[in-house]
Amino acid sequence: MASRTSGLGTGNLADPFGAFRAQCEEALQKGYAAFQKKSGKPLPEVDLHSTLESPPDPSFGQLASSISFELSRTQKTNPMAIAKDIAIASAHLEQLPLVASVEAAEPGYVNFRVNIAKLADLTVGKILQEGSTYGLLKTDQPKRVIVEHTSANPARPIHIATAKGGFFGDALTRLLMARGHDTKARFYIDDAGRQVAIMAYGYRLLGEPGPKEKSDHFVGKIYSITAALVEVAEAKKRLELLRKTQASDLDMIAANKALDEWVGVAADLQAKYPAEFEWLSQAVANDADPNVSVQELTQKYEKGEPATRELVRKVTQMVLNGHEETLRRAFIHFDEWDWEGDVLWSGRVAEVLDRLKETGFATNKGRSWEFDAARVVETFNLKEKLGVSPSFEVPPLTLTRSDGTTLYTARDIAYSMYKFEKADRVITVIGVEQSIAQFQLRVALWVLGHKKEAQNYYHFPIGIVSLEGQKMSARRGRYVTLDQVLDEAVARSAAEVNKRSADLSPDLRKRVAENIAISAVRYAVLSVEAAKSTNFVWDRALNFEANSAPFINYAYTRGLGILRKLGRIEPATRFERLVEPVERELVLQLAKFPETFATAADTLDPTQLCLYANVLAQRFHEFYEKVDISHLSDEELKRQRAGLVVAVRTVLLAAADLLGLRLAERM
RNA sequence: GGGCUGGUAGUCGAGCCAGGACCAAGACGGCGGCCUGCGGAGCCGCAAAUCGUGGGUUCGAAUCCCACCCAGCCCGCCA
Repeated sequence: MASRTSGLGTGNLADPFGAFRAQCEEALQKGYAAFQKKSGKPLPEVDLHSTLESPPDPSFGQLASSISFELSRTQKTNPMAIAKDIAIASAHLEQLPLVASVEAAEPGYVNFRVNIAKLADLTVGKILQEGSTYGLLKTDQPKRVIVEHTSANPARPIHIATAKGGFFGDALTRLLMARGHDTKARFYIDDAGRQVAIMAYGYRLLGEPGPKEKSDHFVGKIYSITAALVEVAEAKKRLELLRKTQASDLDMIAANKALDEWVGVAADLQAKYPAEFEWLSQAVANDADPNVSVQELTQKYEKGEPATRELVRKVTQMVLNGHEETLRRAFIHFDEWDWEGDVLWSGRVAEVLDRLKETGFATNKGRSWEFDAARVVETFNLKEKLGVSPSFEVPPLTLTRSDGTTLYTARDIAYSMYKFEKADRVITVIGVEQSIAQFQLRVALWVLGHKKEAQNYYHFPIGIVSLEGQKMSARRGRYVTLDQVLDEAVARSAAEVNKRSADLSPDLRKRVAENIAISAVRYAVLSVEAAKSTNFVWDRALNFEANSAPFINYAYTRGLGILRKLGRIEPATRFERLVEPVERELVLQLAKFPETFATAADTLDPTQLCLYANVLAQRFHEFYEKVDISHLSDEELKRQRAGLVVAVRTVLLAAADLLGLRLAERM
């Protein structure tokens, strides 16, 4: 096998397009050297690699250099003349078999045409030889990486904004792992926050019932109702206080508005869940001060008081059971689940607080503690060192409440240090709205002496997902759950599958519908840049015509259809006859998989891979329509084309796998 | 008020970081074609874009710089 790929020249042959690129660069190097000699003048060093780009049309070849434009400036010659000189001098291609020709083209490009026969032979041969590992170029700097993502608040079902983080986090994990990094996905359970305390409070008031439906939905309902009732009580209390102290009109108006809003939310919930609402509102009304009760729960839980601990863990675990079920169904995998409570009880948070106080950058404000991040940033010039713009706003970070309990970001500092005990690089996938808190966290790491960690901590921001133009809000009960979306998607794809593939067994049809639907939802999310805000619209999210996942799956299915029809045939060993235009485009796309994969992994950009898979499917559909395979009498060509189909199938599967899509064999 | 992110056809969205053939990918929607040889969730074609606005840098700007406008988000003893 090794001898078969010999004679293809320099470059990494596991990366066919990269090898072609390397050979073009070499040719260009020769051309440039000759041009330098000829001109007699000293010429600047040019980064030849960066002048090579993909031309817009195949008639210009497959790579082109814009070097002549750059040189024309210093040479005072027109670019076309330079391009001609370089092209002629570059055209000694004996050692560069993947380059078919070098030509100058108006207005001054140096165009490189690929030897498609050689490239096809190399690419398809490699893919068939390496199978599912083709293109998964390993990094030469493997790191231990933790991707923390999803980390849905365990007080309600996972909604689609959280799920967006889950899909990206999961794809990043797969990408980095394939790239050769020792990568683990972790879910951070925020069991010590106020939302969970409210949930536990309501759950206890109801007498700690067992779930009557999917457990996260059941408990989430209790949480939403309790939160609304507690907020209404709190808002009323505040309003009264303001009246007594004769506060400004502005404050009164704001307080009134807040009360109105929560009364409205409560009314909605009452209409939706009358029985639970009735019971809880009675119970909350009997409590002299619901907020104090919630506060007590938080305090006791931080201290690890046994009864509270048992209550909170019990109800949180119920929600998590629901989360796990949803995540499993959505193909989102975790290696570890970390409880915030454990971080707290281990003493890590207290230690972080103590050490921050020792630095002198934490000050006592009233009875709470505040971290003066801005002063740290200024003192150590951290904006530059941590890579944010000079104008980036750095407000102070409140670490503890005046009752001594800790706040989320303070606990998160301790947790991030915990993550760094197990990793060289930490990626936290969380909403863009947390940019400031995430930066404050890095500043804290720095001032605590973890400079390298502060630099290797990466916030992967997820853009806002809104619902009919409004931000989703679990507290306000305004959200769409991932379960709802998956159910609806499966229902729609099942209807299609039943219509199109009535011959399949009901069991198989069900599995196919599930794979298509869930892959479609994942693809819809992953194919749009993570940081972009999106408006969730049911019809668009579930429109399979507009979604590329079924399109990609269909290419895969069609490929299998051809191979099934061919039956067992003798495999080809050469692929040099795949030179039709549609074959050339298909081979080129296959040849580009390794570099696409490496870039996607290194730049943390799964979206690029989505686009790649879409284009590959597109090229395959074009190929499918244009050329024959099973009807060929030319047996050798038939075998070579069959090999190409196998190669496409292999790469589609590999790309899908990196994105967490499951391709159905029939659909 | 300040900060962050974004603004590309009717709609959604690549390209921007690493400026080049951009008279700008792809998709939805619109219009018109293609099933008596591999499954039409497909293929082929047409129409549709002041690349938010105005300056600047450059041989060359959707891409870099500056100003402004618009939208979303953040600036909490929530997360």
